[in-house]
Amino acid sequence: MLDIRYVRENIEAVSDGMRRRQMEPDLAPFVELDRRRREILFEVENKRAMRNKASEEVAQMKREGADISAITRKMRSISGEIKELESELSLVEEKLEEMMMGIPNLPHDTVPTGTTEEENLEVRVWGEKPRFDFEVKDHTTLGEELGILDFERAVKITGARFSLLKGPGALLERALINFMLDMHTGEHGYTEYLPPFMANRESFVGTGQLPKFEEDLFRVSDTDFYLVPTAEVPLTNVVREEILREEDLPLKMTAYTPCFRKEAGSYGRDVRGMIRQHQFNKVELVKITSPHTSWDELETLTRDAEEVLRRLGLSYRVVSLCTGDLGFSAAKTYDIEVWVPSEGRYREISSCSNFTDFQSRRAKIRYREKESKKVRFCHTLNGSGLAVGRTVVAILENYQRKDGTVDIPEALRGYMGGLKTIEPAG
RNA sequence: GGAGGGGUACCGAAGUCUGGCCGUAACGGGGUCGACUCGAAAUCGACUUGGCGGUGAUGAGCCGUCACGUGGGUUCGAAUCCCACCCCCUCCGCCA
Repeated sequence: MLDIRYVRENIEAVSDGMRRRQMEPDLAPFVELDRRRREILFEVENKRAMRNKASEEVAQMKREGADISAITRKMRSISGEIKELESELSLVEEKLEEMMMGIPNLPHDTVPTGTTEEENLEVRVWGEKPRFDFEVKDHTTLGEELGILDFERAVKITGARFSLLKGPGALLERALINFMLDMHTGEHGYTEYLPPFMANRESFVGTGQLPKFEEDLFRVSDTDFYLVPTAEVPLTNVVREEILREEDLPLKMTAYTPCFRKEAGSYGRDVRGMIRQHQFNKVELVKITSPHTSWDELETLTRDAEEVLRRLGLSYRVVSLCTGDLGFSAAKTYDIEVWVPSEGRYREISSCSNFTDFQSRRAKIRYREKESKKVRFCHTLNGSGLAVGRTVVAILENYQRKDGTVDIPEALRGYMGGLKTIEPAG
């Protein structure tokens, strides 16, 4: 959510930002509602002041044993008026809130303007794409032939868009989780969390998934809980409604969680394999920073995520999302895309964003400035570090050999009991 | 699942029965600043919640208003009375 005062005084800048995102802004209703709100507020507060004063008088008169019937009769009608104004006020505020919730974050100046992912800006490329002197197999074929991936049985157990890992496949997934967590906690200074995999409505509103994107979420029936689509939700909400000390910032948190997404509206896309699943594992990075450092922190957070791919020797590139591809709550996002040989293209494996004060205003995450003692909103950032399932995909495909076996990247072998190669189960 | 107790500031806690100088809010602790001290401890003193609106320069300050778990209701007036919901704790039952 943007600052309502900022919107009030910068209608044009907000409209420009929305236009850059290919939206058609119409803020006239906002201006009118905002004006109306302050008008009612003025009136209702004046009447409340009268009531408060009268209330004191009545108490005084009663102590003196005076007759209070005249004043109470008058106050009865004032109270009625207050009640009417209050109900109108809450109606106006509800609509205003709804409108504010519908305004996306303003894209940062450095975000390229564009409509589709075609216009994302390539920032850097790392590593050599592997060259194969044989026909490459995709991860689905490789995994099934090696007996480590079983989609048929996953369908039997649950349904489409679920996967079943087995033997060295399951071990690979688990090794990656540990590898990533160890790197981020041991080398990059993040604190590890193991949060709940469900969160309540307030948490989802805090990070912006609700109310707008309910159709993407799995809701646990008979409860107010939703399955987390990313650890961003529980991690960012760790400090919801808290006032932090400036000297404690930035907070750097990491967590492994499974992620649950309905993937509504992606029917027919990536139906084969484990690229797009209803449940996948992810190690997430979250930072809570002061506004002064968040842009630097976005750069280092992205580097922290990239480092995982470098150690694994997987070729990737970093793109800066254009305004048309930028998420609702983000001011700027870098996607890290890993090379997928069977598709001959890069595929998103991490998304690193600065949400500035957009989430923290919704979630009331604030800090007290050391000098001025003023309370201000933090900036929140997050990024995948990395999506584990897609990392498995990348390893299987990039490290495949002609005979269908797959080498384990050296950095990972210590996490897999020294295993160097995945071979077909005998 | 059953029974009981509770939710007030940074923490603890009084106030609720009997509605009104009880809301920045008693009392205790913590924190910050200052005094004393070579320094520290002890002691003494002062200050320590946020939201919204107005004014002002988007500063300081000032004025008003809201918030005693949440939402309603009663009343001239609600932390206090009534209703609904949420959460926490203890005991019993069940349980990895």
